[in-house]
Amino acid sequence: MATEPGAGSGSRRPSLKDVAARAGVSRASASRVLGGYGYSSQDVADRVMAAVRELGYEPDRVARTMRSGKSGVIGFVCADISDAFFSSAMRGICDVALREGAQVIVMNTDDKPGQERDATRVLLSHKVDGVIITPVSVREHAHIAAITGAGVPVVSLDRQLSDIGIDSVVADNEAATEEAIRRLIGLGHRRIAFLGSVQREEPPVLRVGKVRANVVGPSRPSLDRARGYLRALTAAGLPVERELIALVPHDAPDGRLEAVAAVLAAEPRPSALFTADSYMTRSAFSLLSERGIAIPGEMSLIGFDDLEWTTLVRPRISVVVQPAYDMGRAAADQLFAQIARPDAPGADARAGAGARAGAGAGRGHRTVVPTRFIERDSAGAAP
Amino acid sequence: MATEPGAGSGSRRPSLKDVAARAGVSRASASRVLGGYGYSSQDVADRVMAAVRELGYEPDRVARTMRSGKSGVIGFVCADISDAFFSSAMRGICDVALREGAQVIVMNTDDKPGQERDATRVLLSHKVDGVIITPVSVREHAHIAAITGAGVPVVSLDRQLSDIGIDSVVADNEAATEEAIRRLIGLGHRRIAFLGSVQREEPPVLRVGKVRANVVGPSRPSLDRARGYLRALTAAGLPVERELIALVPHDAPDGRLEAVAAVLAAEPRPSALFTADSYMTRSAFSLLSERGIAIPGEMSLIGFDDLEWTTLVRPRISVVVQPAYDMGRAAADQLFAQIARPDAPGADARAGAGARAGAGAGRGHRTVVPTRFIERDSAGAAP
DNA sequence: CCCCATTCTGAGATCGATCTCACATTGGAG
DNA sequence: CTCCAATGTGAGATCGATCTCAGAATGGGG
Repeated sequence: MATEPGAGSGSRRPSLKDVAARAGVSRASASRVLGGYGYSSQDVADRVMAAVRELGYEPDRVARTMRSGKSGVIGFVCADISDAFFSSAMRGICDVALREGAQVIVMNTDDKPGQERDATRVLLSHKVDGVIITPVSVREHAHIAAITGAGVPVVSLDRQLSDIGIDSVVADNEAATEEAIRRLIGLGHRRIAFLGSVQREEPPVLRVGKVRANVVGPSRPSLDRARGYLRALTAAGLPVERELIALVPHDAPDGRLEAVAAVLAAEPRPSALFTADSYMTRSAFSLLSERGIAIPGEMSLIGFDDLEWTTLVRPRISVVVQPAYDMGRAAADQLFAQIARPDAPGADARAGAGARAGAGAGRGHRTVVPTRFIERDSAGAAP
Repeated sequence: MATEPGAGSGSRRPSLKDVAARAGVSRASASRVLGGYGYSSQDVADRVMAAVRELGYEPDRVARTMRSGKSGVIGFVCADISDAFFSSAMRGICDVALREGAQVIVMNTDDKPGQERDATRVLLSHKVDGVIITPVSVREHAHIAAITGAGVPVVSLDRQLSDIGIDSVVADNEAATEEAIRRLIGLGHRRIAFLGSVQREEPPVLRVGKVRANVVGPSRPSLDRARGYLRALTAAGLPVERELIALVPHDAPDGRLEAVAAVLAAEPRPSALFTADSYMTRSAFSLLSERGIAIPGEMSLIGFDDLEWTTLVRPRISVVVQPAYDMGRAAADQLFAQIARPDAPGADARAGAGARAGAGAGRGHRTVVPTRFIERDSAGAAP
């Protein structure tokens, strides 16, 4: 029923003014009826509702944003939306946003600081109600501080920016990796290689003795996973061998196969590989099958991230699963929680904040999402 | 350099009024300097630019939208952004949007008509400059007509809505499938099965004799691929056997394995499988390897969509590649082309449109993106 | 019968950028 | 010296929803 818009009159979207005119009341009265505040007589209410139906009126969100300062839009800033992790997380974010009646603007950074800065600026000028971001850098976060500085809630996803008091949602990368390595050790492996990607800015990890000291502070998945690896080794009293650790820059994809080859060339050759992200898992599996190295007969393999192919290849790959969708949901939940209570953690009260110890959700609430280990066929007993 | 916003004053984002005040000129003058129109003296221009720098002023896009009616935002409505095809397409759309200085709002429909209708309404009320959509239904397109009716450009992606004069970007599904089937026939296969997904609303395909007559009209990838299959068979003079064709509803994922099993149970068993989408390819490969059926020794396989696992499994799967990223780009290019020239193909001049035959880009320009066949190891000679 | 509280209504301001229009200044040509 | 074009500037309107505030009805108690 009702009248589809665009049928009769002069094409323009009907505004509240049109509704008011048709109902024979003032804009204020129409607004009161629709907004459900103040007083309005039954008669006026009926006429307004009728006019709304007849005209197919729908409020203009832009004007509403203008007036209220709230847009009902949030931003998601990630490296690359076509990446499986981010697109799954995005879906989680969208689902929560839908529940909250909000929309999502996506921006890709390709892990370039400049793009990220631009993205935050644009989002701010769109008056977004909040931002979920996977920060390019844990060091340069001036742009991110600028967002909270503008009173806009921020949640960081996958990477952590704890030192500037920003909520974050991360997987328990360190514990998950530690557990995976412990399993390999339990299977009798003594020489276990670690293959991961790393951002250029990250310092070379290592320095075994001080591992525990480094646990606190800015966090990136790759570093945390490396820490878990080191922890497991040292806990088992195994030596950490430099030649069994390869961290290739994330933006040099062809370095990955070389890294795997280099690790395989170590003497004596390791008996197990842990690949700390999906790209590495793929490269490792690829090279191993190309060289005809039997899994898990000659080489065990455990990877991070549960991609669909890990169940299609033979042997099926044992992996640590990171619930990307749930992480997206969690981040969005946290963001909307912040939006709901505008007591602004870290906003303008920043200058003299030092003293307050924060009752419950102090500064920078950190949600750690549990991972799950899926045992399949790629990790076996050491020869 | 410059002053980071939020440092000194009372927290609010600086507006043009603040800039004007600081420069000691009127808002109109400041706007003229920034907008580069009208006259302004060098002195005023300098003072305004200085004020902009000092205040870290950035125009409010919401206010600009309000005034101009153009938001610099486009909408992307798809079934599920976590799907590899859509997230790749999304990336293409984002890249073009970035070039055009626009942003993208994403909405998921899960292929539910209601969600799609809501999504279009929300986007319209956000005053988006255009919409890229993968329509749920080729039959109910009232909402989509409502978008163009509001003067907002629309491009449909992957699925085609030619009858209401909307631009579309699709892969050459029919030709690509026909070629793939022809290859199988060339390898000596006579019994070739077709496995695809289908929307509930789609009529059962078939009716071999009338295939050519059905080519024109609303198009969905699965139907087009089925048509290509039929074409190839009939062109080669091969019979179309009902039991070798399985179309399972897209929303009944567990039906896929059953469908594969059913086709394998046909007597005599087919010697080749063509899987028309990535889900089917996965199910088929999965079942074949589970049953220990040798590929391509006992069964050849060609699939649609180039997922990363198709090169990791043995044998590597030969596939028809659909350039999702490029399709996203193409759709966005087309959308921005429409936005640039507001001569509105199919807008309000719809009532008496019949006569106009359209010079160049008439009504509903259809871009067909070529696919590519990647020959790998899963299709061999028939036994 | 008066007065005040309650209910109801509309004029107008607001958000921020942009644009029109009217009104200054100039300067140079006639 | 006059006049008009070219140049420069600011007041105010506009986009649409919302909210404040002043004021108009109405009704019941004193």
